Amino acid sequence: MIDYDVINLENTVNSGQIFLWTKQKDLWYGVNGQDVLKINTLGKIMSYSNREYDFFRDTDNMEEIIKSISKDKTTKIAVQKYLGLRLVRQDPFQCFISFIVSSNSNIQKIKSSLEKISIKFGKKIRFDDKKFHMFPEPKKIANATIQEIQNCGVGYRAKFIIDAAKMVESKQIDFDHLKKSNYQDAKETILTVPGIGNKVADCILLFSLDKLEAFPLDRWMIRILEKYYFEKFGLETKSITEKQYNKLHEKIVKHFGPYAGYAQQFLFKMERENYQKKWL
DNA sequence: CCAAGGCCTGAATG
DNA sequence: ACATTCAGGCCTT
Repeated sequence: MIDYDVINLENTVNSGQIFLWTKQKDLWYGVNGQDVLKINTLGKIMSYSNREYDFFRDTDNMEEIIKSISKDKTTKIAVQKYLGLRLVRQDPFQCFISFIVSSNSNIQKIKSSLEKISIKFGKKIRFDDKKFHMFPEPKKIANATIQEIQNCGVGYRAKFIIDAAKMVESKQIDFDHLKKSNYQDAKETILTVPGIGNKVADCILLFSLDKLEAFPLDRWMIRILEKYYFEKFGLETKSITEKQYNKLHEKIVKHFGPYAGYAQQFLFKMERENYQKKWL
């Protein structure tokens, strides 16, 4: 019998969705917006504020999802190998800023930049006698200077980050509204933010706004599609244009179905492990 | 519409 | 050592 509901914490934390997480003894601690989560070995979530979270999307029907996305040999292997890998439902603003920071970067640097941003602008708390900095509120980043943000090691992204935070402050970007919108509408809105293109938008939609048909196409996914799906999607380009991206996404959703985002996560995890890429 | 070039930064590679 | 390349893209020309 396959236990579809199992959660593999290690694999989930180390799958490029979240950055501000650390393991202490056998507990994982992670910054999630204005809160810090603690997960024990059984996968039970506790939080600094005692609020409850469905961080691992427990309400998703994993049996149905896995059966639905297992459309080909490659996905079947990835799903089997990384059973327990979950998509997360993280704090939208933190996710939004995190993936603006992520563009043209790598996990170690993203993590280091986000830590610096949290230390400088986030509220300091003590949880289990350990110190944490929560993720800053939008207002704090919106009111920062470019120099202050640049000092966090984000380079040219500093202006993007501040302007993006301002758009959240002014409700031009309203996460509650985006959660209720469909994928296309939500994506169109997010793409108006400078510094956010197709890939970053899809990450935000998938990891924080419940859009499971989002399928972020980064270098790795392109590599995977070329390697395992060349017959099906046929591509031969390193950088793809906006039009190609959209066309490809249509084909992908047609192939994998409405939970395509889950397929992306399994494939991405598998390929990066194959290349022994570092995580957190 | 597409292609090419530039961009902060720091770890990895030569 | 030191220079160059590359990394989970995006924007401008």
